[in-house]
Amino acid sequence: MSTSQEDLRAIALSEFASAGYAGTSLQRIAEIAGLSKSSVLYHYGSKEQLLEAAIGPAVDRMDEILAPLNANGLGSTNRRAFLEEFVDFLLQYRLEVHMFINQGPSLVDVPVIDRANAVIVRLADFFSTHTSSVEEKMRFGVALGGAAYMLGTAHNLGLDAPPIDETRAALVTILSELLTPVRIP
Amino acid sequence: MSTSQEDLRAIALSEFASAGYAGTSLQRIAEIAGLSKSSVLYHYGSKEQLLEAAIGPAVDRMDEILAPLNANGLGSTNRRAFLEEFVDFLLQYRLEVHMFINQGPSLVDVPVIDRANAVIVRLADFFSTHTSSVEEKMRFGVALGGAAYMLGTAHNLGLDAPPIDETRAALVTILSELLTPVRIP
DNA sequence: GTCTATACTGTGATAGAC
DNA sequence: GTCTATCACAGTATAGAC
Repeated sequence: MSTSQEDLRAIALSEFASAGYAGTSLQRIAEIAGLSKSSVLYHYGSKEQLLEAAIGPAVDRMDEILAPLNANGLGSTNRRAFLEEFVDFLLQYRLEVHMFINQGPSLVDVPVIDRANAVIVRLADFFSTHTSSVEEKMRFGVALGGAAYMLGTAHNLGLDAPPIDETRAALVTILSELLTPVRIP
Repeated sequence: MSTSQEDLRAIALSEFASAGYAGTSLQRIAEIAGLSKSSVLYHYGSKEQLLEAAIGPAVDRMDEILAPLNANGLGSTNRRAFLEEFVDFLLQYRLEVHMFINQGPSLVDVPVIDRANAVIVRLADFFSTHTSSVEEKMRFGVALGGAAYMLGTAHNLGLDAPPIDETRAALVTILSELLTPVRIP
């Protein structure tokens, strides 16, 4: 009774993030959900729609976070406050971010991936201007890719689910250090 | 004539890194090489053997780099010199590293992936001891995952192939900052 | 809403001619 | 060393019964 769409969405997200989109079959998702492939396709008409449902909410949320920044101009917002908001976003949508960062380039032509790419560009613009040096752009990339890696595969490095507060604090410290504009000596 | 095994290895590595191992078919590799699937399977008996050939050399090289460290103990080597050697490794094997970091968790039970995981653990031991704090372990993860992300998808962030020297210098600076043991204030 | 049955395509892999 | 032909199977997706 009532296998909810949300259950399927969560299963798909988890499998897509760990085994990859191409590496995850509808059959496997169906097995985990205790359904047949056909029943899965009843709720989501195609595998691609399942992907869209899996990461769409994260893109929407990131859009919300970025909206006020664009309206006010980049300099007027407190960088620290924004960074903490961003870290909270990363923690809440860790699987979605991990999946997009790791597999985004291989999922071109999927609409939701294009939206996500556009969001990332706006985020990059906030942290580094168009005239930024190579190092500054690399700092942003390392911060984003590094955070996504840690949040998706922490168990690989002898780190099993540390307390959320500690993870959050460490992430704020590390990203703050990485993303602070280059200091003039 | 004489499509060399090395050509096939390079094509496979490039495709595995960009489209993912599961997302890359032997058919596609064969097309790029101008061969039939069967000819590809003549040189490498299976898709998995192609994967092993693609990333094996990188694992071997990292093994070489780590060997003297384990013999001498962790503290006796100059961290800065090791960091530069590591960055050079990352630059030389960028696709292999990117592929392993991104897809390693989804490729369990492949022997070469197990070897790579073991190497990563030894590397982590060098940079952070068993008693390291959560933040220190996260620093290592962010550095590794971040570097792998940048080196595999630089074009995504408005960074098209900056001069290699500049990339190297920026990477040394950023990783050095991330991996320096926590300072006592 | 869930199922079985089915269609169609693509995949990794083998056999054997050249 | 390369090919065509073929295989067995898994993949996504659809049709239609319940």
